[in-house]
Formats: sequence, C-alpha cells, structure tokens
Amino acid sequence: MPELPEVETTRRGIAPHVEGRVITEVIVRQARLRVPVPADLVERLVGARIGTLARRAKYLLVPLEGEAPGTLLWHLGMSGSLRLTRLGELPKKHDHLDLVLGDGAILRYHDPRRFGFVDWLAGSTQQDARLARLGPEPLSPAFDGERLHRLSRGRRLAVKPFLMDNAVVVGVGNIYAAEALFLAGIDPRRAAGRISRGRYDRLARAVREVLVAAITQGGTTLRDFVGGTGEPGYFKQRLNVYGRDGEPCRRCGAELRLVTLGQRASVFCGHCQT
DNA sequence: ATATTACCCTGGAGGC
DNA sequence: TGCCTCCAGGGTAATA
Repeated sequence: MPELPEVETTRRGIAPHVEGRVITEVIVRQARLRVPVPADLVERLVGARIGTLARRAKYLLVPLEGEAPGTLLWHLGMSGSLRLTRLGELPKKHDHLDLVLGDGAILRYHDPRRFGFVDWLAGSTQQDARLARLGPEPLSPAFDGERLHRLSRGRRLAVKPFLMDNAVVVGVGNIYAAEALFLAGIDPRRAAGRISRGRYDRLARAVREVLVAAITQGGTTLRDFVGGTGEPGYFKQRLNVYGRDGEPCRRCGAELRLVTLGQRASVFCGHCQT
C-alpha cells in the first residue's frame, strides 16, 4: 500500500532509469482507472523526453519535454506500483500501462484495485485543483506544531482524521497517522481543537520521525521492488499499533484497542495514549 | 462552515 | 471445495 514513503522511494528508484529518456511507445491495456486514462495520452507522450521526477504528497510528477510540454500526474492509489522491466517481458494481470523507453526499458504500471490513475496536465501543475489545495509536505518547515494547533482551533473532529486531512498536511495516511499518534502519546479519538500547542509540537515531530524511518526502510525494499522481485511489508516489523489490535502494547503491555474514526480502523493504546 | 457518508475496485481472509 | 461477506486503502463528491 503506497503511502508517502513508498511513493518517494519509487521516485528515487526509477528516476535514474527514466530521466532524460525518450518515450517511444505507450501501451494502455486498461484505461478505466480511478480517473480514466486520457484518450490522447498516447499521442501526447510518444516522442516526449522525461524530465526530472518530482513528488507532491502521494502524487508522482513526471515532466515531459518536447513539442507539447506537460506533466504526468500519477497516483498509485492503494495497490499501485511502478517497476522497470524490459522489452519482451510479458505483462501480468493488472499491468495496465507501459511506457516504453528508447533504450528498451519499460516503466510498467501495475494496480489490482485500480484506485490509482495517470492524468495529463498541459499547463502549470499549480493550476490543477488536486494539487492547488494541498497543505504542506510533512517533511518541510511549513509543517509544525504551530500549524496543527492553529488549524485545529474550534474543530471537534477527532485528531486522527484531522491529521489525515490533506489540507492540513499531506501524505499522512491511516498507517502513519496511527503510528505518529502512538509516538506522541495522543488518544486518536480526542477532539483536534482540544489538544495543546505542546502536544501538537510533539505530534509534528512524531509524524516526521515515522515518515523518515519508513522512507529509510522503503528504500531497502524498493531496490527489490524496482528490480521486480520484492513485495510489500517493508515497514511492518516497525509498526507499534497499526494492525495490532488485541496484541500487547510494546511500551506498557496493555491490550491495544480498535475503534473506527472517519470510517478508518484506528488502533491505539488506552494506557499510553491520552 | 464543519462533519459524516458513499463510492470507486479487487483480492485476501474468515465463516459456513 | 466453494460461496458469501467483510475489510483494506486515498481522495473526491455528495449529503447532513
């Protein structure tokens, strides 16, 4: 499940193999993704040169240089992955899209649940509504306890869905929201507006800590992943609460509890998180 | 305005 | 063994 760390490690993993290459062929096997693959995608891409890859939130941005410059906006959804393969390597089930590059490499998109998408942006990426309304990157200076405190005043929403709101901060999904709240010792059910500045400072640090740790782990997995042999599970052994309901808290031994917040399973320690 | 819910989709897990 | 239901996930739109 691609969270921000996996999108980032995907970007780092594929960048050296795709940047500067020319797209010679585009194969669309399944156009019905979360957003339909644009009908003119193939003609726009063939002949274009790939620029420097970027990431914004969980979006991968692929700039394309050529007669009609633009940017691919790529989201891996929940089950999507990108890997490099070679001409002659037969596609497997759910391999929806291939970008064939001039040197015979193929950037192949795989997504069983099709929650991801590839879209084409002709103009500035900032003009796209999906990007324009995003909050700051969690690893940037613009994200801190002061921001969390300020935006949460008067909000009765539980702090966990508040933290997962992309207008507040991007890239914090269900897994890392739960983990950060555990590290910060905050009960995920607590109303966002009733948490002190000091506790938000600690939460912002916890978000950074867990994402940086996961990116480090994801990097290891990605080498295999990009090479085509690896599978998810990269950060699993480090999780304190996510997916561990009923098991003992690693800090105090109390049985971890499961509640639903904003339609999302939320595991926490009723003793360590207040 | 904020808060909540439904929906897109498939596969894996668990119950029977 | 197979059928059934439920759940997972991010983001957007619709509704309360």
